[in-house]
Amino acid sequence: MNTEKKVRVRFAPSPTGGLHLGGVRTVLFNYLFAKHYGGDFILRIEDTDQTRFVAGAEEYIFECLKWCGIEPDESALHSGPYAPYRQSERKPIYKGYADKLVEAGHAYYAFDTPAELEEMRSRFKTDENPSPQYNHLLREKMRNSLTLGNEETQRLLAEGTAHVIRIKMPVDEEIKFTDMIRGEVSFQSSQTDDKVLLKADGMPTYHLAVVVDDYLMKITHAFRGEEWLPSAPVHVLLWKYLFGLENMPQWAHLPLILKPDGNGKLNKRDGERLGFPVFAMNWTDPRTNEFTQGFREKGFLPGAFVNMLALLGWNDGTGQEIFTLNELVEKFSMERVHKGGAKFDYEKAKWFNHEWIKNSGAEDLADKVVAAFADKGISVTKDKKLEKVVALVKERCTLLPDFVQQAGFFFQAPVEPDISAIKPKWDEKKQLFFAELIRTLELSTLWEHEDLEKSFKELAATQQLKPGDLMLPLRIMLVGGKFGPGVFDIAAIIGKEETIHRIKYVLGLL
RNA sequence: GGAGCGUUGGUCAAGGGGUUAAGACACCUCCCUUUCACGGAGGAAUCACGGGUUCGAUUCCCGUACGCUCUACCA
Repeated sequence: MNTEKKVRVRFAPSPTGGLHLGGVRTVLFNYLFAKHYGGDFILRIEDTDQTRFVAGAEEYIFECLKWCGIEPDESALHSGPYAPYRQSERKPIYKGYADKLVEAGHAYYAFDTPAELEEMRSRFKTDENPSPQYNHLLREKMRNSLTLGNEETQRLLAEGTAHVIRIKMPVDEEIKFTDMIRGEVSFQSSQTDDKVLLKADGMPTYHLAVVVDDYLMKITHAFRGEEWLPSAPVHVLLWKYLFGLENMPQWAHLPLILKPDGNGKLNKRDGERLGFPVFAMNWTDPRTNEFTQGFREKGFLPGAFVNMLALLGWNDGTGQEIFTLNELVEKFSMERVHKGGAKFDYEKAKWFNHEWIKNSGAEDLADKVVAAFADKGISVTKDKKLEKVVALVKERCTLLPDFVQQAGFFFQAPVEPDISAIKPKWDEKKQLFFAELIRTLELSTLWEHEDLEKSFKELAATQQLKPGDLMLPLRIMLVGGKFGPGVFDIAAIIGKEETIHRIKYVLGLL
């Protein structure tokens, strides 16, 4: 690794929609790596495809990072010494580099229209070669500065004929580089096509832009998904031609996050189909109104989300699974990232959140619980009572909205208590017991859970009833169902008046 | 079709020449708990296959199979 230079990494999303798991994990690994080495994390918006502009997508990305607790050191919002950080605003920069490549003979002008390209593909398509490439063989048959000659090329250029600039891939050259995760990777230049570098609209393609910007922004380590591996030789060549291989960042191609069932990259349809979020936060596509669920709104804690993502393809080798962001920064290393893709397991994701909820203090959880109630139209205030309740039920909550179910009865009497759970075994003796219990409670001045349990059991003993047969009815009266913390804890918190009220109410239904 | 990358229990995975092949999730059984959870104890792998190298291969090498990714003037 290049230790003399300050580590600088970048996440370079294309703002075309919501950020999914894989994207967030790429951000995370970038961030963890940079911070581990005390380096900078840059967010660069790759919006060179003007036809794919989606309103709100960029803001969404920033909000996701914020929610995850990941703050870029430089970005379109934070600015910095290498601004602008939006490629569309850097448009004038790229052409010069493309021209330079043409002059050096490493790239050429191509005048083929989209229709001509399509025609070429269908003409050369065979069973053996289902997708013909614009490569060192086919470029001889196309309309470009290689086949047209200098005079004709100049004439077309002067006339303003639409054209692109393509890289001229060497005919037979081995291109290799060392990937931080995979080790040495090599390619034959003849296997890669002459990728377009500069589009007809003057915008660079990803291939040119990524190399130019990584150079200009002094990026030292470049991490991206494994799907980029096949085009890596183009980038390596561009580095060689433009800025020197010795200045090229270290690459790491991250393993993919796969569908839980079957195979293939996880996508938002899988989430919809299998019932779990795939995006970090809710996202509605402004063009289609298509809605995709997010982890945040589903009730995940950002720490849990980040923790879960980090462990998808990485581990510290000790068996530890719960990490805070700071711990991850401290422990992370690219060498311990897995090579193979990982199937996403929503059950495990929920386990992480459950662990995080259990480990969180009631005070820290309170605001989020208030919000979860508010989402269901129930207003609760953040006070000592709420904190007690949260502490009592948090181990039963996997997702934030679970608090509404698990703690709702502390604030609202059960609307439809599950009478059927006790009715079959209900009898006169029990009826009498509870009537007497009400009288006892009304007289009681002590209201701690121990006091309540004691008087309850004493009363049961005097009536020669087993406390066990009476606990469930009491629970149904106070909670409404067969769940929740200890009944006397509940009675202690909801108070005398409410406890008596609920007992009376259910007694009336039996 | 081609190229590249990958392959340890259902899933995430540790380990990387000699191990009883960790741990976690999920699942099942039991314990704890007069509810539900939490917690605890158990339960599953001839390390894709075939050849090498080696005294010995899950671990190294070569094949094969399978899977994935890419194969756009998208990223």
